[in-house]
Amino acid sequence: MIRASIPEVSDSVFRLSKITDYGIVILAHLGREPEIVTHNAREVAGQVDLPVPVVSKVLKTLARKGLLESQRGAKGGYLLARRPEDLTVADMVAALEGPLAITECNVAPQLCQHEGHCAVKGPWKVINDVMKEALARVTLADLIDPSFPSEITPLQILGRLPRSETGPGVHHD
Amino acid sequence: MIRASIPEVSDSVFRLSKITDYGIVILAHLGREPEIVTHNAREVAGQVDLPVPVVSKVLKTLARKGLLESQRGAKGGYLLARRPEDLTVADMVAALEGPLAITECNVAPQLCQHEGHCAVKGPWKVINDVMKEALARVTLADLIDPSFPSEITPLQILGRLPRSETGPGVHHD
DNA sequence: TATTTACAGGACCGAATCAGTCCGATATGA
DNA sequence: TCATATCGGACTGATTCGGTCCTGTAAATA
Repeated sequence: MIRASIPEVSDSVFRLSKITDYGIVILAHLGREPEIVTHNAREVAGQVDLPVPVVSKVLKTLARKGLLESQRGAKGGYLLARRPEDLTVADMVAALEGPLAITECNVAPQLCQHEGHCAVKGPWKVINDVMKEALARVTLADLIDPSFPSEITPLQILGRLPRSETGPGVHHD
Repeated sequence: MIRASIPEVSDSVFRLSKITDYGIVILAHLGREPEIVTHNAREVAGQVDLPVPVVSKVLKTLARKGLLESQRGAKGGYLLARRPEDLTVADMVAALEGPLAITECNVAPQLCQHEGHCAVKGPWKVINDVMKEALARVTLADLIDPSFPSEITPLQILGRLPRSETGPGVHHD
């Protein structure tokens, strides 16, 4: 049987890894229930309908990067390290997947052998910054706000006041 | 010997594939020399300092997607199918790498099993659209313009007049 | 018409990356 | 002391990426 042209997920660009995708859903869950002191992996897994080991891995990463605080031992678990308004999508993506860099030369200087005579380096930096900016202006509070507009123009996002560059207490390693 | 923390290219997000990266550099080269009727793969490879088979592959893809016109046979080669002002970065990326979709549910409906009860679907669509928009407002003409600003605020890009949605004569297959 | 040049399309393969699981160690509460 | 949970990382099968190569076809030239 021939599968008619179902779009392949793989050939799309700028796709987040599943881990990142899960991570953001998980953060949204935690943000939506602030009254619970700590959430353990099993409980979260049940809520977001994902296997426990996967959720556990994501939670560990988020804790190591400083987006969550963790409590070990019996009755332990995780909770948000900041208020939802202070946690941007850019922070989440950076924690789970590394820095935003659409080309090699945006990861670090000297990485691309063509950098010296590359004619389009400047424009790429601009585009890279636009994307960073877009992600930095949407917060966890927006993600869990049911009134967050489902139809919005880019200018409405980009026109917001910028958030502080990387937020407080980000743990880079 | 321990390699001190050199950033790994692999753990960065939203990175374009090398093919796409090459493709855009190649398009910039073609756009910069409009007087030449057709460019063949060997010549282009020499100019952008890349292996001929790689350049050939990229050129073929761009021609198939309608961004380039091709001339077969001796004295054959490629040339831009549109004016640089009418070719957006969004077009280039879409041709070389597929549609822009940061999550599965932005590729096509029904692909993600959690779509029905996903609480953050709406915001992702918004973010996705912002990125698309950013890429759609930079053209090949900008890439080859030496005066294209190297420091610019996102609003300066997003504040531009929008280009026509996908441009004329795009060939989707 | 023969020959050469160059594109068209796709097969192919090794390397790298991804997604998910699992394990031993450690910390905490009862 | 035992049960519960996080911590850190190893491990593996599946997928994707990057790059090469091969066969076929079209055009120009002699």
